[in-house]
Amino acid sequence: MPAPDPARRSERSRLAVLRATRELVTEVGYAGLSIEAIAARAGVGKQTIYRWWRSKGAVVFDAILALSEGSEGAVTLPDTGDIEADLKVVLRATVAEFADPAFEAPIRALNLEIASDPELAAEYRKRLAAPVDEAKKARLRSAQQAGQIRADADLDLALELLYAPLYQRWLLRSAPLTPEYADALVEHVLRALRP
Amino acid sequence: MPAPDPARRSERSRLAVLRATRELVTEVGYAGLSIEAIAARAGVGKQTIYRWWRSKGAVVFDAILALSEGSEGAVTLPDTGDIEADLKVVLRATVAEFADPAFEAPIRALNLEIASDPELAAEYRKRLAAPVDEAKKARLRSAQQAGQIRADADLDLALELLYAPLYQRWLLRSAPLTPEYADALVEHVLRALRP
Amino acid sequence: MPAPDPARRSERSRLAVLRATRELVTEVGYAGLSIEAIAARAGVGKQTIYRWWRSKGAVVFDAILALSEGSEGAVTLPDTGDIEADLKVVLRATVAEFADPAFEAPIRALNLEIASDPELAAEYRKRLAAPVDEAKKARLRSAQQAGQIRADADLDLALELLYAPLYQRWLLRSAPLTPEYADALVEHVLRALRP
Amino acid sequence: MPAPDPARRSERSRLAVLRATRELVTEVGYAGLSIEAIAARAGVGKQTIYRWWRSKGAVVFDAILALSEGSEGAVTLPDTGDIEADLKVVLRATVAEFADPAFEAPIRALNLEIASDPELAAEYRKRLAAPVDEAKKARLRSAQQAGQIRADADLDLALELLYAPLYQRWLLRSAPLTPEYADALVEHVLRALRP
DNA sequence: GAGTAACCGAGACGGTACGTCGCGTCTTCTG
DNA sequence: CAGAAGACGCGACGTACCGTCTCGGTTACTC
Repeated sequence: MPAPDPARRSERSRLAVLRATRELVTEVGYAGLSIEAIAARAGVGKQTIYRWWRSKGAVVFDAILALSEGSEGAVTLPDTGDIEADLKVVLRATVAEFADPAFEAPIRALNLEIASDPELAAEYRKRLAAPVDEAKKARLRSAQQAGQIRADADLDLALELLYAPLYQRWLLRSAPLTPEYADALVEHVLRALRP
Repeated sequence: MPAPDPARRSERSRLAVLRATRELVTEVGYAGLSIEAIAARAGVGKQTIYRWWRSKGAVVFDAILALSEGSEGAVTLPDTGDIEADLKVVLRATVAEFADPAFEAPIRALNLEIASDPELAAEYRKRLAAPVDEAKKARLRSAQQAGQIRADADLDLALELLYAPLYQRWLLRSAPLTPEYADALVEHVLRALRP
Repeated sequence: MPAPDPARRSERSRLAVLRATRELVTEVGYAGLSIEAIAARAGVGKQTIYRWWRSKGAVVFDAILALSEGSEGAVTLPDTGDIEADLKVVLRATVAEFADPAFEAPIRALNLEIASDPELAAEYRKRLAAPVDEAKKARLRSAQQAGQIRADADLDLALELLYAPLYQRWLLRSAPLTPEYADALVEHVLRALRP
Repeated sequence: MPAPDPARRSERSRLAVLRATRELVTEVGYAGLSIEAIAARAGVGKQTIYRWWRSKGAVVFDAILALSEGSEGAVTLPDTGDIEADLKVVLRATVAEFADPAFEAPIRALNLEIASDPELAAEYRKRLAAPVDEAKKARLRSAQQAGQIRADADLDLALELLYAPLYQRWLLRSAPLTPEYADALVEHVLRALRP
């Protein structure tokens, strides 16, 4: 299998596959998703998918990535000077996103794939998570300089404290995700971070 | 389809299925697991599996549940009077468990199943998570009475702050799980909970 | 792959496959025949075909064999006492069969398959050709005893002289197959065989 | 699709394709032969094949034709004056050819192709079979004039009687092809042809 | 103790999707 | 502009499992 030549790749097919994947994942869920169906919906040969993606997970990954990359560069968090208020806005937004099935389904699919494919997980971190996390840490750093967060705080850990509980509730559906929950989360975490 | 009579259920088959499932999930991973293979390995007819379990996830679920239920009732956390020390011991133990592939693989399988099957998720919470969480909260409540944790702290949220970051790192392999990480986590969270 | 148990074979499926094969081979020709189409037409899973037949050729083989086996045991040639007249009747009948597309197409398919699969060829000789050839030789032997054919004639070769030219014309379409041709063939061959 | 200009055709590519076809047909058999593989082996684009040949069969046809055309014009049978001896030499030579896999495989491929493609069969008769048959008939005619064969014998039929049994044995592998068989065949057929 | 109804193992069945191969067409670049 | 290279839509391949459905053959409960 000589590596295919990316220069000759059909852009039309690539986009059709990503669009079909997004549509299908919301329609039939991740478990019900098949390469066969994606190819059929996209009007594309199966081989074209296998030529450019390693696995079903990789397709889903790119399908979602393609969405995010529209807003590329613009990954900045609000900064009103009030870290608590700003974080609440951001986390409430995240909660809202998770409430929308059209967003929720593909992202759940992506997370399942990442959880069972370390290679995909690495790419996910590099291309999706890292930039977003960097933006979030930038906001925390700004709060640090404003004296709202301790100078010696571990920002990576801070990020996890803020987002992991929300992530866990969503993924395992262990408890409802409400705006109030987002607020409480921010308040608790900030208590640990304040000087 | 008259409901099968649990009284006539073959204990030997039940155990063989659960054992085979545990073996296979560590050998081939969750994605590579099949009812067909479980039945063959267990020396059991496929129908026997379909008769007693609703889905592959349910089998995996029971296979892991069967392990935990050996230590049933004994779900108690250490209580030396020092909440910080006790939590560090417990979280370090969790980190160690996740490092062992024989434990890690089936639990990952279980989590993937739960994440994509709400019904299973509910049963998981009721039969596995709830008792364990209750034990953990009991320890926190004891610390509350000892004045080491604020009286108005939300213990459910406290639990999430303690475990979700660890869970997320493990599931997504976003960063290494070390004993030092467990310690840092406990310290940060306790800062948010202290009076 | 443990050999399947013929006792549990579904007769309904077997017949459906053979019937579908016969239909399709006349409709789309042998080259256009696919296991996929046979399975679909027969309302049968592909695996069921692969379980019981080694190859597409083997299915075609059985499909045609099934037809011939209806008239089993009755493989006898006419014997009016006049070998020349009898042979002409038989060869003219063969010519007529080859003129009927419904007969011709599957038999051509079978021959192509036999020509490229020695294993199938062996089974063909044993199950189809041998009994028929034996019947033909029986008629020649009877003529021998009647003094119409030399006592030391090689009946196997005689059979080939009678049928191979006809076979070749048909298979390669090298010249038209007419009743007159059949007659001429018989006359020539008998000249070589008479005392 | 304007017809390609034969004047600009690459002789190098043409020969490479024919050589590759001959090699592959002996290596993998006719069923296992693919345009894709021929193009790869010949170091030629697939389009080049599709441009100059109508089908896989046509390529095989030309590949074998190219061999025979080396000896073109020289298609003459030995004529010692003894028709029986001469025919035995020729048929024994044919038997020997069929025993050599390097000859046998492509010729079998060609015959399968001809049997399933009437158009190709016609071209085969015109370009390959007819000249050879003419040469054979020339020898028989010579024997006729020498009084070794009846004046009113049908030479076309005579040819079939001589070659078809041999052809059938070879194609269907219905019995071994030996020099003795060739001799017996000649003797029987001549008995039918003699005055 | 005989009858009988369930579970049991085994595995054939109609299906769906897999990942691969080859088809014949189309596109891009090179000599 | 023929030719090499090879991506493309497509269709079939032969395989793996799905969940359902018979098959005998043990059990274990009823009369």
